[in-house]
Amino acid sequence: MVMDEPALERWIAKIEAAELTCFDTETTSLDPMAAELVGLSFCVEAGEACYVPLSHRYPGAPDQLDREATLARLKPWFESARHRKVGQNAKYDRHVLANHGIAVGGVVHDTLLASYVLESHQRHDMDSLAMRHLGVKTIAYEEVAGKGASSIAFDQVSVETATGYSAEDADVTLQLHRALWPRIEAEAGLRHIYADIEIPVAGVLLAMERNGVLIDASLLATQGGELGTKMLALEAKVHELAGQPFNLASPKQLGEILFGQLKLPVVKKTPSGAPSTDEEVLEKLALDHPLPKALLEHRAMSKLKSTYADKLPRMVNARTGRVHTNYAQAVAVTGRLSSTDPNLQNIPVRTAEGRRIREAFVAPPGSKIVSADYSQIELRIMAHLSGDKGLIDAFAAGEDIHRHTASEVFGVAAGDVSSEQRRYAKVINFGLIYGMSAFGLAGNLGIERAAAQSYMDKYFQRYPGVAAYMERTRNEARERGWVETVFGRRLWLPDIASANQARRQGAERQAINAPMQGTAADLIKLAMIAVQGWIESEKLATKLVMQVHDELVLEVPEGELDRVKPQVERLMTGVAALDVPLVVDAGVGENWERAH
DNA sequence: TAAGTCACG
DNA sequence: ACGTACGTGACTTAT
Repeated sequence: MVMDEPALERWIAKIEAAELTCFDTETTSLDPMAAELVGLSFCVEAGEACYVPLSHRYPGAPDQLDREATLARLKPWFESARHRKVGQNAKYDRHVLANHGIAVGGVVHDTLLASYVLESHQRHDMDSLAMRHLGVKTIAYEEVAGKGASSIAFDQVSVETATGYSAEDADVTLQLHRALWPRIEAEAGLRHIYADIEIPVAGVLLAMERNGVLIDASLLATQGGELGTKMLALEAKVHELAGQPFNLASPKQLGEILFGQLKLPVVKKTPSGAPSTDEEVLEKLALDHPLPKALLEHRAMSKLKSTYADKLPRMVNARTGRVHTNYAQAVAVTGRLSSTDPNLQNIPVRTAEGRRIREAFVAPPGSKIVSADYSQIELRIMAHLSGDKGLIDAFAAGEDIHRHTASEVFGVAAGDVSSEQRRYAKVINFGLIYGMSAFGLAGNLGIERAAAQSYMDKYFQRYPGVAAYMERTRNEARERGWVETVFGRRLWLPDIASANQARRQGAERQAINAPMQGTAADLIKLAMIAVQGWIESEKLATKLVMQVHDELVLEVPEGELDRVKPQVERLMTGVAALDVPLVVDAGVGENWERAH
């Protein structure tokens, strides 16, 4: 427990001399942009760590080192790239220190990312890691701060309790690093993914999260009002059709109306056995009764209003006036990112009403939104991985790939492909990426299973390289228990040898899908590192503001547009040389919708 | 907290 | 006979 300046100086001497230091922060909030520092812990040697309480506030709390003075003293060490650091999810701690004006440098390791690279399908929280890799049961956060309504903020925790907890975290994190890093270092592919992709991209995500994105809250308020009015009318109409009022948002009450009152047929059941009222079911029922259609419209409006129009303005940070999402780097097993609080990776786009939400993602005066997305990225990766000549040639020639597939599967000249044939081919192509079955394809196209099977047979006849690749991938997954991306990301499939057929087949579909989805994730992460590196080296005011799996969104001052747009395209397409060209479509607009 | 539903790539 | 396309996160109801 570091309570005075001499003790602090003794620890500063240790961390300045150390080859690698683990550090951890304790804070007032889980929201990284709002969190304030309560204390710091450090560890340079297993079994020996310190806690520096800075702003514990409770009746009888001891005098602590002055927070701002201590941070000023530590700032050069934190900002130095020469002083190498490790953390557990250091992106969070870097946010906290950035909130106090410190730009942490030299974070060369992160145990969250190490665990993710080694076994993305496992849990990566520190308590789980400590148990799994060290056989140690650590003090849980809940044990010191409680949980739920009765929990207390960390600054209310006694400095004694906090010291045991926080110093242990720093110690255990360093020990975890020593257990995990050698396993990564020993495998060239894993080392590449960790050192050249995950560690650097964490810094890019930190910058993007802090950049935030500007939202036109008044536009969303207008839209929310309009949606509310439409919902009221639809609700009245549905109640009228039902002959009684009920809660439209309750699947249980809706089921009683549809299947009890109106005696409409049960199309399918939910996993728990209740009659389903999902979109597919309501579309079917809509052929026989007007109520389901009105309800579908109500659901669409309700989703837009509550999840987007009403919620996004509430997520605007009071200090910055912008929305700051959190990108989770160790959640999706395939290597993708996920986005939370708010999720900016599921903003509507498929319907005209939904797309209006995107009009509220704006650039400030004098700037524009640039959106750049990879075209058909996963199909291109399938062509590369399979080496299928027909597919590679089609991409090399810059052909419309769905038209090409339709021409092969239906045996007509590319120029004679009908729009329905192209639509079928598009569904087939998506299905391939997901490791589809004839059953799944049939359901999706609304055709007989035998017909779906014949399309698939035809496809694999025309693209034999793809058929061979899929077979090879399934076999490899069974033999090794894992598959990998082009760049060496390893994806484990614990269910691949399951005695349960459904689980095993599920794992086989994952084996097909994961290398494609995972390689796409690797590519865009490499592109993000290249783009952010270029922005910084050129000292541009352009900001990366969002990533949506195959798309990067930037906020670009008008004076930088002529340089940024073509260079982002170049960096994204040039990030790797696959056996097919990478193609990027980029657009500019005053908002996200117009940039598409 | 689970279940159902629906938004995205 | 069974189950059936991959990966996510948020909101609402019900318990």
